[in-house]
Amino acid sequence: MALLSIKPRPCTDPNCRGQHAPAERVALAISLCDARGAQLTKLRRKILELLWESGRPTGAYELVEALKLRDSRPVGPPTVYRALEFLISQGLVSKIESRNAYIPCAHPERRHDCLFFICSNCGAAIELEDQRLEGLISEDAALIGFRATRRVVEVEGTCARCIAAGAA
Amino acid sequence: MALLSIKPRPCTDPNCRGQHAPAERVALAISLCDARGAQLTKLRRKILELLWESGRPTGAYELVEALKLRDSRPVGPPTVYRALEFLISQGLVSKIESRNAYIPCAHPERRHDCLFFICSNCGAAIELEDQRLEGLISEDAALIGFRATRRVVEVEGTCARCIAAGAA
DNA sequence: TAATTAAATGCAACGTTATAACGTTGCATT
DNA sequence: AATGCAACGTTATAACGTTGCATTTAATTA
Repeated sequence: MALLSIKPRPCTDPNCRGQHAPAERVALAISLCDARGAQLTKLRRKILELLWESGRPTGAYELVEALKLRDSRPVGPPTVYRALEFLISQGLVSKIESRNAYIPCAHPERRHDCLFFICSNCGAAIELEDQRLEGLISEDAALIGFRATRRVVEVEGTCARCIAAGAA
Repeated sequence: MALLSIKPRPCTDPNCRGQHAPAERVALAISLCDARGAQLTKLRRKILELLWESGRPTGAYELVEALKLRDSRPVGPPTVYRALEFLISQGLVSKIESRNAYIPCAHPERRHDCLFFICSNCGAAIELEDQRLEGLISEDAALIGFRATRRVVEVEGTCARCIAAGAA
C-alpha cells in the first residue's frame, strides 16, 4: 500500500501549526495503530483522510455526505460516530465541543491536551500545545481535589489571516 | 418584591466555590441588570432561579420541563433558548459546551472567563477563576496573532466528594 | 390617554447532532 | 460446520437547537 511507504517523521515541534501533508499524517496514524495493535480499518482511515483533507473542523453529518460522494456505498451516522469514537480513543482526532465538529490531531504520537483557536470568521482551527497551561489546570484541579481525565480548551475569535483580510 | 430586599454582596473571592444562596445570587442579578438597563424579565429570572436551584449543569429541555411543573403556562424550547441567550449575554449564565448544559455564573459582577471542573460521576460542576490561565491563553493567542473573544475551559473527571465516596 | 413603536414571548414546524436497539458480515479458531 | 468476536449496516428515535411569524407586553411619544 502506497501510504505505508511514506516514512512517518514524528514532529518534535509542539507548535508546528500543522505543516504536515495529510498523506504523511495518515501514514503516521497507520504506523501508530499498527504498533498499538489497534485496527485502523479502511473506513476509519477514510474518515481520518477526509478530516485531514477538509482543513477545518468537520461535522459528523458532513462526513456522512462526503462518504456518499466519495464512495458508492453510503454509510449511516452511527457508523461515522463509531469511527470517530475510535479515532478519538487513539488520539488521532479531537472533538471541538463548541462546534460539534471533529478535527484531526497534528501530533498523535504524543499524548497531550490540545488547545484550539477557532476562527469565527473562516472556521479554521489552529491547534497548539502548551504544557504550562496543562500544568496550571492540574494545579487548580489539585486545589479542589479533582481528578482530571480530559481537558477541553477552546478559544473563539478571529485568526491572523482574517484580521489581515479585514474581517471583523 | 422580596428578592429585591436582599442585599447583594459582591463576593471578592474569585474561588469561593459558590458559597452563595440562590436567592442572594438572583438578587445580585436583578441589581446588575437594573444598573445596566437590561431587562431581567419574570421568565428570565425564573430560568435563572431554576438554574441556581438545580445545582448542576442543566439542559435546555430540562428547563422546559421544569417550567411546565412549576408554572401553569408551558413554554417552548425557543423561549427557553432566548432567555438563556440573554442570561449568557449578561454573564449570568455559562454554557458547558461538553455537556450541552447551562450553569449559573457565581460572579457575574466580574467579567471573567470561567474554568469548569465537571464530575463525570455526579454531574456537578465546580467553577473557578484563574487569571494566570487567562494570561497564558492570551499569550498563546498573541503568538499566532489571534484575537480571542471567548474562552472555553472545561475539565472532565471525578470530584473530591465522589473520590471520597469511592467512585471510580 | 391614546397612539406608536420596540421588545419579549408563544407557537408550529423544522433542522442538526447523537445514540439505542437490533441485525449482518467477515474472519479466526476449533 | 459450529463458535466467537470485532466491525459495520439499518432503522428509528432521542436530544439539542433554530427559523419564521403571530401575539402580547412594555416603553415611548403624541
